[in-house]
Amino acid sequence: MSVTIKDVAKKAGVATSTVSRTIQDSPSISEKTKQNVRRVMKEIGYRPNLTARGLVNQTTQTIGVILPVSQGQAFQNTFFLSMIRGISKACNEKKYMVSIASGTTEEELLESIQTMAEGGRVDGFIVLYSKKDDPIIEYLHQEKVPYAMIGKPYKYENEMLYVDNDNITAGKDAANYLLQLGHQKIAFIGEDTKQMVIRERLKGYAQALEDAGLQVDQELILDVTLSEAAYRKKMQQLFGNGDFPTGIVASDDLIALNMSYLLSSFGLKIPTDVSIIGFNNSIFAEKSQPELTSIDLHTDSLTSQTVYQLIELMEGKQTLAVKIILPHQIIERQSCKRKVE
Amino acid sequence: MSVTIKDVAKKAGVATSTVSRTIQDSPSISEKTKQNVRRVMKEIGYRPNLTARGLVNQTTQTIGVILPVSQGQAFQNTFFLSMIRGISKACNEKKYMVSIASGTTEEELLESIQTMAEGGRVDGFIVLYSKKDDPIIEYLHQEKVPYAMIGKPYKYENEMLYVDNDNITAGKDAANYLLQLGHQKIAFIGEDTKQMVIRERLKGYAQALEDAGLQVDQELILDVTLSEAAYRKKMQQLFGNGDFPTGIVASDDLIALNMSYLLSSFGLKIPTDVSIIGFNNSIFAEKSQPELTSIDLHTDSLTSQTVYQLIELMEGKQTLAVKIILPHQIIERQSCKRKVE
DNA sequence: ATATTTAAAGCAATCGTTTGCATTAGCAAA
DNA sequence: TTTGCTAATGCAAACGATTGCTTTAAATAT
Repeated sequence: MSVTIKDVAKKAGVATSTVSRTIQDSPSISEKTKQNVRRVMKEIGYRPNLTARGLVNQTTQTIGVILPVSQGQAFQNTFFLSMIRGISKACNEKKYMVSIASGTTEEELLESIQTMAEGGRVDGFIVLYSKKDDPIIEYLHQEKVPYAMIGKPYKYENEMLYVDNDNITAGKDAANYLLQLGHQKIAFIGEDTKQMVIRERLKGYAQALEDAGLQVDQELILDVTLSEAAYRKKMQQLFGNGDFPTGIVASDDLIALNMSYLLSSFGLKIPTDVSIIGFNNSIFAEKSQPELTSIDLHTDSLTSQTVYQLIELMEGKQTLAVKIILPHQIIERQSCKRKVE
Repeated sequence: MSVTIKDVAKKAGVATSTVSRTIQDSPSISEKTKQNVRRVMKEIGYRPNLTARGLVNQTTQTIGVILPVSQGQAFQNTFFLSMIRGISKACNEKKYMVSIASGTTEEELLESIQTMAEGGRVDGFIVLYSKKDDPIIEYLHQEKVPYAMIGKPYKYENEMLYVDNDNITAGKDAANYLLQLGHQKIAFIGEDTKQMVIRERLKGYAQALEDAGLQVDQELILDVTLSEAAYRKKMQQLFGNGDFPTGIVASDDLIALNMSYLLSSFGLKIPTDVSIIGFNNSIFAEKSQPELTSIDLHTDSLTSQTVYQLIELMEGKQTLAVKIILPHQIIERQSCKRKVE
């Protein structure tokens, strides 16, 4: 088989405990012995067996990432993959590993989470979505499995760890930015207005309009997950005639980008005819033409903070239900312009 | 802490070995005893500790998924996430778990793969990309770690397990389809022509043109990963005047979709002015307007086949270096039309 | 009734680590 | 020299399962 701690011990002429202690750089082993042991380890290519270590330590150094049961929805993709990537990165740094939990049905997902948790395969979980009456959250909470959420919890808000942006204010800021540029008729385009994030941004958008003494017009709110046909129809209604919105708050850069393509098919140009602002300050925002004004949400910190905090929690160093709200920031580029009367 | 096999044994009044054997439904335990033990297990909520089991079995029932070191590239996203989802699904079914291996640099990725493999955290890997002179592949191969690739290997093609489509033929078929509809000036739009998949589709496209006695014009080949500015300029060149291509082979449905938006900004309509065919037969293809003709690559089978084969390999039931080439199929919808002279 | 076979269950070693406690060696103090 | 410390190492018992082998008990054959 592979080389074990015993092989190292034998070759170095010491006990396995000594090897184990030099791995941990324990002060009770003399520097001379340590060096010798380290040399042997390198020589015969030893790597500790994490399973064995996990068995005695009752810890696995791995974090489970919970994806929502797949709904085949379009633009979420970008989000989840970048979350996985970010979590992965932060975990690497902390010498943790990451496992994926997903399922076709909710029951399947729960079952798989239970095996992972109670089977001792992970030390804790990061939940990448938020929904009402979620049995998964219920389970994690009841069983006191360490977990963190990226996003805003529906329940247990004051009893759990989560990392999020202030999406209401972010939405408000986006709308205000356009208002302040003189736009009055401002549309909101969201990927899936059932999602918590989008709802919050929408809420902020509505607040900003109200605060400015404007009426919130449901006709100006579009849900991209409508069937393509319905969506096109609404687009036609909105932009097919002279009285079109001159400002758009798009819930995501990709949506904004798509809008800009769509608008050109109506003969409208950005920012000359329409100003548009997106969220995420993604790579698309910088690279598109014209460059897109976008709200930076520090998504990198979203993942890294979550990982760090969760690790604290799992290692018992931290038992408080911290919530971390990351700041946002408008990155001004070329897609918004003062309205000319 | 949590309930172990000993607790079950004690409560049921049997030895741990008996409990272990009833879990495995061994015939050497009487039905009566088994039922009693099962009752107790349920009663006290026992779940086997996978770490302990892994230690004795020298197996972990988990598959590592290797993502490429992130290049921040756009449209790949869709692909990787759907692969992760698919693998996850197939693994669930087979009672396997999935771990993610990723890294910021190649060294980091390799290191993390080594800890996973030699630390006994995974039984094997699925590699989600293919590149030249890849140290990761080199490592897996030298160390005889079980692995499979989704896509076409650069090296060891005859010594390893991989699952792929015949992308050359697929590309050829796409182009032929347009040729056969009477189109002569056909463009190829790819996400990143350095990728193996895209290169193969491009190759097929070129072959089809040559077979039809047409010259392959480099001006008609576009790489979406060009800087936005350069890309727009090329688009302008291609579609900004009367002599535009009337057929487009797009390396992905999303690309095709974007093209269709872009074309409308040039006042061109699909399929009236331009016919377009995509790859993947994704949800976008069905939902877009007009519905998109696309080549179905059976991506679900791509992941499930890979998982099944890899499991066979890991469990030692299969030692041959199988390669599985999945068929493809043109799904005709509304985005292509016979050219009118 | 005794010997033989077989079915069912238990014993104890094992997987590769970690860690509390015991042991040893080396040296200074008495 | 003997005693007492301390620093450095080793011993062996965990961790929670699995499994080869032994034992027990029951059933069958003689």
